[in-house]
Amino acid sequence: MRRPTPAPHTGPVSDWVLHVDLDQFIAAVEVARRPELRGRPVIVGGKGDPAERAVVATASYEAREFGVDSGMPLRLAVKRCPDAVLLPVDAPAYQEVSDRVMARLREFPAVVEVLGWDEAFLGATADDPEALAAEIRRGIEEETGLSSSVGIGDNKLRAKLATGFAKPAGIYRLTQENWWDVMAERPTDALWGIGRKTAKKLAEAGYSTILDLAAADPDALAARFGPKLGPWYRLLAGGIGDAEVSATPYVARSRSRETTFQQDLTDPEAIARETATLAERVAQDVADEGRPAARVAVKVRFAPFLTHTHSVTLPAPSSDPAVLSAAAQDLLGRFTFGKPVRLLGVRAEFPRA
DNA sequence: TCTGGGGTCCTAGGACCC
DNA sequence: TCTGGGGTCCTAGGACCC
Repeated sequence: MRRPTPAPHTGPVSDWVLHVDLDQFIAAVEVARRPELRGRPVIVGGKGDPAERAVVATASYEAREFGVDSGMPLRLAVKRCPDAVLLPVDAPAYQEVSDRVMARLREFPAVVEVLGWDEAFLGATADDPEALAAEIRRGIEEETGLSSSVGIGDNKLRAKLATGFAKPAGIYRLTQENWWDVMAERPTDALWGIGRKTAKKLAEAGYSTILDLAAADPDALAARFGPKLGPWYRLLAGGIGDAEVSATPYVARSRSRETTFQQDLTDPEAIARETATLAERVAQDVADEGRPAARVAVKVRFAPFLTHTHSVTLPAPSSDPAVLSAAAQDLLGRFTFGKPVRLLGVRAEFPRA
C-alpha cells in the first residue's frame, strides 16, 4: 500500500478527487454470500479460530458496537463480543469482488487509482461531483450489492479524509472552503499520515490540534521531526497535498513473507527450516515479478515482542532462488538466539529506479 | 496487548570518497 | 591531531497505512 507522499503534483489535475471506500468491506462480502448473517455481529480474522495468534481483519458495524475493531487480537475481540460470528479470512473471495468493483469504477469518465482491496481514488472533471459520487455508489451497489462511501476533495488528502465523514453509505465534500471549519480543532492524528505516536510527540511539542500544527514554524518542525517529515506535517495540517490521480500500474518495491508461529520456536533447526521455506516463497514471488532482487532482509521477532532485522545488498541483483535462500540463511546467522522466536520473515527488495 | 501480514517511506549514524 | 565539508551508500529501526 502506498502512503500519502509529500511530493508536489506535477502532472495534469482534474477538477475533483473522489475517494471511494467500501463499507466494512470484508465483513460485507461475507454477509453478501451468507445472507443469514445480516444484522448480526460478524468478525473476520485469521483462520477464524479465537484461540490462535491473529487479529481482526474487519468487524461488521454490529460488532463494532461492542468495541471490536480492525487490528485487535482475535482473542480480545471474542471476549468483547462473545455472540459474534467468527469467520476466517478468504483473500481470493475479496480479491474477486474487489476486481469487479474496480472494473465498474473504470467505466466512469475518470482516472482510477487503486489503493487496496476496498478503496480507490478517482480523478474526474464534473460540474456536480455529488451527483457523480451518487452514481458511483449506485454502480457499485448494482455490480456487487455492496455499500460504499465517497469523499469528495480538491486533493487526495481531503478526499480521503472526507470519506471518514461520509461513512457509512454517504457522500461528503471537504475542500479548502470548509477545511478549517471541519478540521481546525481536531487532534493531529485525524490527519492521514499522522498516527498515535507522532500525535503524542507533536502534542508534547505544543501542537495538539490541526490548527496548532498548521501555524507551527517549519524549521522548528524540521529540527524536531526530520527535514522531510517536519515540514510535511505542517502541509498536512493545512490540508495541502497531491491532487494528481494516476492509473499507472503499481510496481512493487519489495516482496515479503512472514509467519507468526502459534507456538514460539526454540529449536535452531526448526528456525533454519522455516526461514528456508519463507525464502523459497519469496524467491517464487520474485520470479513472478520478472525482476531480480537487489537486497534481502530477514526479520526475527523474539518473545515477548522484540523485533530485529538484518539485511544485505547482494553482490549483484538476482532472481536465483539459491542465491536468495543462501543470503537469508547467512543473515539468520547474524542474530543472537537467546529468546524464543515468535515470528520469522524474509523480504526481497528490488533495485531503486 | 493477548499485539497478522504485506507493504511504503523516512531518519540517523557510520563508512567511504573527493 | 587540536583533525573541513559535502555527497552517497549501507544498514537498522521506526512510523504509518490497509
